[in-house]
Amino acid sequence: MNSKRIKPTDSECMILNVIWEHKSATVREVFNALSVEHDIGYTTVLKFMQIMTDKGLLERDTSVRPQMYKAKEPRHKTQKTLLNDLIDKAFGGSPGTLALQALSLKKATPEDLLELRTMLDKLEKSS
Amino acid sequence: MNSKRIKPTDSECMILNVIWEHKSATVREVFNALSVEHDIGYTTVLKFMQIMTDKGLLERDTSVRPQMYKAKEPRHKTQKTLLNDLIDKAFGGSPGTLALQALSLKKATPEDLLELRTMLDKLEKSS
DNA sequence: GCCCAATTACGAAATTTTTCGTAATTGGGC
DNA sequence: GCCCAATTACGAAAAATTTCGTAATTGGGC
Repeated sequence: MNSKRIKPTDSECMILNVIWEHKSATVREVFNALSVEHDIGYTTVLKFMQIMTDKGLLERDTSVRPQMYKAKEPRHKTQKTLLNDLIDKAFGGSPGTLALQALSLKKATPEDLLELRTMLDKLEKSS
Repeated sequence: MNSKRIKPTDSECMILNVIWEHKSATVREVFNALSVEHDIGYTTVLKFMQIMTDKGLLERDTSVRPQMYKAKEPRHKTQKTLLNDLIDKAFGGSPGTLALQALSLKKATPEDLLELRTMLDKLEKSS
């Protein structure tokens, strides 16, 4: 079994977001994207990406220059990892409670609600 | 404005869970609850709870002995803090996407689904 | 082939989190 | 009032995360 998927830290998520968006990216691309909002140095980003590669969060292609990095796992899988973690950590293992609270956060769009209803229909039919 | 609510770390959540369950608890109660599953020392738990008190995650009553600790924020508020954080961190700010994925984790009970549907009805009516 | 700017590697400091040993304090029982 | 076991305080080490300066490498242009 895929025993232990690694949970990225907050900073690592920040970097992953950029890379998922770009499909794959160089250090400079990630740095450019992040430095708009964050006060962070180029080598800091580089170091993060190197560490993340060691951890198995990223993969890099050293055959090109500058080196290209891409995420080892697709976004939705990492999201699932983080969700499962949060569900266990703070919602007593109940995804329903989490979903419920997420909605009451009142930032969900009508489209979200519709999609959710469809999902609900599907789930109830299959039970 | 409740400007910056503090996000507990994973270990802190572990402790908060016990305290929420008990309404309020002593260090020994928390330790007893945790040591069943975790290999952790008494003074480690104590130190955590002291630090958490400093951070404002817990409040303690020093007038009794042993001292009683309780959570500064109710469970659902902390859950909301953690959810908002995760939504921003990994779901591009969309609670709907998060809720959807949480459900597809296929651990949601029929009761969860029913409750969710009710919530959905309520939300759609008010929009 | 050499030089330069960009990229990458290395190492280490600063911070935060996690852990616990040991010392000090406390309150109840004798 | 004194002693003891339990509780609490203190300090510090260990581990993980975050940060970046500086050195080494690289590849393209001249």
